[in-house]
Amino acid sequence: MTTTSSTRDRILGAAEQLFAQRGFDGASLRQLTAAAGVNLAAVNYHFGSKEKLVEEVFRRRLDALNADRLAALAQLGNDHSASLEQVLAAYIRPALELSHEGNGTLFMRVLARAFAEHDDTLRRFLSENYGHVMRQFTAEFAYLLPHLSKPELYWRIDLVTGALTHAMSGFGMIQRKDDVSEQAHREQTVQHLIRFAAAGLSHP
Amino acid sequence: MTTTSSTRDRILGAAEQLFAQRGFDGASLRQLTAAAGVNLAAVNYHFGSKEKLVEEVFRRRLDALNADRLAALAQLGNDHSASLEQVLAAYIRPALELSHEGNGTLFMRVLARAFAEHDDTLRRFLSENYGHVMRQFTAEFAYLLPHLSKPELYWRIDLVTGALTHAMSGFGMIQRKDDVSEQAHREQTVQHLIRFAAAGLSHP
DNA sequence: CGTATGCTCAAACGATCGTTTGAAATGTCC
DNA sequence: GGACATTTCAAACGATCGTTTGAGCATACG
Repeated sequence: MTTTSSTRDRILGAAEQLFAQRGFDGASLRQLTAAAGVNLAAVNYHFGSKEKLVEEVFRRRLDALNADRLAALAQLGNDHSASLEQVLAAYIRPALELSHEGNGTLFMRVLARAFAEHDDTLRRFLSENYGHVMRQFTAEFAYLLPHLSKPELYWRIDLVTGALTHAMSGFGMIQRKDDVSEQAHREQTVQHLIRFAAAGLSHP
Repeated sequence: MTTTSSTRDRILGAAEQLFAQRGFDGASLRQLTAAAGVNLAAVNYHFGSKEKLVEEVFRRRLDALNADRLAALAQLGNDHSASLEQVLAAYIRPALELSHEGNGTLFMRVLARAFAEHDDTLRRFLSENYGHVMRQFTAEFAYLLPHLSKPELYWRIDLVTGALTHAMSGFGMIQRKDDVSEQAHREQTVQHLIRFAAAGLSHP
């Protein structure tokens, strides 16, 4: 394998953008390869099929995102001394930081689409590869919210997930004022989401 | 126009089901007309185009849904004596009742898809036809939550909308136990959603 | 140099898409 | 019953889709 992986990366970048804009079906390989400046056949050569390309788009971002989330959670220690807000921060902040580095926002839109489309193949792929992260956070929430029954907890986590995915896909993202730095604005948004999620999870 | 609107209705029913399952692009007119038991050309004859059919699927359900919502809101009186929970009930209950009458759940999935797909044409259609309902509820929320700035309020309403749409699209719907009646279960779910939304909206 | 090996390219494959057409069937009204 | 409008139907239209093919190009290695 030579270092000519530039074609692969250009395809992945263009795929992320077009999948976010037009959906997995809506974005054709011809549009995609034209935007990437590569030959049409390059997708099937490098990825095998369009479906495999979709999975690779997810893998590239989610590997990094979930590694960050687990690292943030681990940093809180395993002695159950962390607060609900701290655990939520470990879950939310990496997603928002991702969405502010090159084209990350587009990926959150791709993710929101994947949730809305009840595609079983994609579901299974996400569950098999990244389910352990969700399980680890759920265990923390269960410890922090002992007054909730298991179905009640799952139900609330699902609602929070829906809210966060919806928000971070940029649908109604608060616009940054000119007198606020990008970094400060992001921290502000993180605090908004944390407080909203904490209220929804822990209300009596 | 004769009463042979059975073809029209069969198309609309099959469209709702297939759009929910495979998306607007994923569901072809050939699958759709085959499921409805009508001729392929019937869609373009009765609706003009596939896009017009999509709009008609939305119109049929949303007209009823939003009429119910406004009626429930009006029933609370216009003297601002209603509680936050009552206003939320006026917004949430009609949606859940819709989702429990024939194929209504499927429509909520269609709606969730429409939110995830950032299709501008569909956005504008929804905003132009049903924006006044959202505006009326927002005004009520603003009165009930005077401690929130306008951006803060919009931001929270958006998060709540995301959570509700996600939940009602059936993605993580709580399963009804056998010893609970359908009606009791629905009322239980309504209360869950109301309390979650109230906590997310009104937290300090 | 010769020959593998990894990669790119233009061209074509069969399939499926939304839409249109014109004739046949059905219903409506005097 | 005949004239007219409405609705259904099979067939075809051009366009676009994901994928495959086989030749051409580059680089690496003996």
